[in-house]
Amino acid sequence: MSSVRVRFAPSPTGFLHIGGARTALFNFLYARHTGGTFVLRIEDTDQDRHVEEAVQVITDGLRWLGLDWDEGPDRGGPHGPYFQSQRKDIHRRYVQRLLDSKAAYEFEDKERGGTVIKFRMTREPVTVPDLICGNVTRPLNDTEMRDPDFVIVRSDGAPVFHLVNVVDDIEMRITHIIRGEDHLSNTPKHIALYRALGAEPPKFAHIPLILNADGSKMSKSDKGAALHEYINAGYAPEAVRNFLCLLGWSPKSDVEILSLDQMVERFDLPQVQRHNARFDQDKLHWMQGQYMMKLPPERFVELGRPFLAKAGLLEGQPEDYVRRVLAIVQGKPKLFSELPEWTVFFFREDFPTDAEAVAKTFGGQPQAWDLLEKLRGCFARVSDWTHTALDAALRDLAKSLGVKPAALIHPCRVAVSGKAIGPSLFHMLEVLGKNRVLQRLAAAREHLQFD
RNA sequence: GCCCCUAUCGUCUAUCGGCUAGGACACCAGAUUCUCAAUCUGGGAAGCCGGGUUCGAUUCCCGGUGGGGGCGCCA
Repeated sequence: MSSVRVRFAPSPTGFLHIGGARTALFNFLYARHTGGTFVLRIEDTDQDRHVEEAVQVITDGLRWLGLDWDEGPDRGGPHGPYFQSQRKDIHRRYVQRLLDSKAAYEFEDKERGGTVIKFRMTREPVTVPDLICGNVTRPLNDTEMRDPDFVIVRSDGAPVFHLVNVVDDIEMRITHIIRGEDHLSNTPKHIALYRALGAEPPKFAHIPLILNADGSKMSKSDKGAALHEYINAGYAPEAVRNFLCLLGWSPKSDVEILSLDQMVERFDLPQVQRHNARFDQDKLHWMQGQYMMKLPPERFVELGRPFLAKAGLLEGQPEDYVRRVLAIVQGKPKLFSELPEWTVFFFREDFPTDAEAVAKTFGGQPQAWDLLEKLRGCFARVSDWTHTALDAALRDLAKSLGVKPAALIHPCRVAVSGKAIGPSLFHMLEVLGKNRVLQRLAAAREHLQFD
């Protein structure tokens, strides 16, 4: 194991931002690539929040993406506790050190009232050696020049983000801070804090931000900003992860589809983009489609089952039957949330029928009913109920009747599934089984509510 | 207001000074197909602007402009 130690330090707001998810991914990939350690630290400084569930949103989200941490909640580790709220003594100790060394001082704010502790910030420009942005030298700006020192402990005794963040990173021996570029301007403050505490600043790597499709900042209220939206919409973790890793990072080749192992192998900081990236829903959707087709069947079942269960389609269904159904619809729906509508007719007799499909297939051609009846007779004589035998039987019948196979296929599809689109007809018939198919063909006229 | 980052097809990106600027998504056209997809072939589509450096700049430097971020007793 190398000496690299990185961390993802989210605040439990009950919400995992897609940008945060990517930050976590980059940290994870860097840790795995270097053989280092990935730490998860929860920055729950705000007392009056229901952190229980909020923390779970984060841990569930990370696990969903397949990002496991080496130290953190549920796992512990040698540098805990991993909840900031449980580290108050440590923070207090460090504040005292700053006070003792005169790097910080108590300050009575006459205007607002109350006494705070302020850090004596350097007046000199500070250079941030950044692994992605290069050396960034930042002088104080006009407002900072007016009052360079900043508050590190509030009047209620609670230390602020800048302080606890730096202290925890020191204590947890973090070597590389990979975080959003929105923190770049504040990094001089952090470096000054490190110096005042006699600690070697870690390496910094500020990654570009994720923007909305129109280029505006992606904030919490924006559609598509939360990871759980993608989870609920039925995206595959593999697809989201793959898409996210390509936002602001490039493997420097034409490959687009990358397994986790390939990402880990190729990921490094110099290939991280320096400019912000817009979130391209279309590309994510395409990538999702790729995974929907190529996911191993077992994985497809694993990810699809919850959506079927939620729709109440799985009760009493044999496991093997479910697997066979999913095997033939794989690649058809683009999202797992669409799975129920693609498969209802496999699980219920009262499946919905698409009026438009019925009208189009039977509307202008009353002979379709006769053809359907003939097809039923034909199928009734098929003893080897396999898609190949059914395929052959149907084509033979079409030939002897002097019609195109399609004239039988379409009515049959609508009769057994209620819709015009679906998986390969013959595979559908095979999985549905002979009894059910013959029954549906016989009942087609009433069931399709057509006379 | 001040400070910082940034700038290649609509979008994500490749290019370590030599470019007829490559790939992917999306889009358009055709092929194929039992539906829907998928797949295949082809097409249109970019170096923000202005200076410099150089034999030569998309690539390096400066300025402008655009975009983003920061300047809290938020994180």
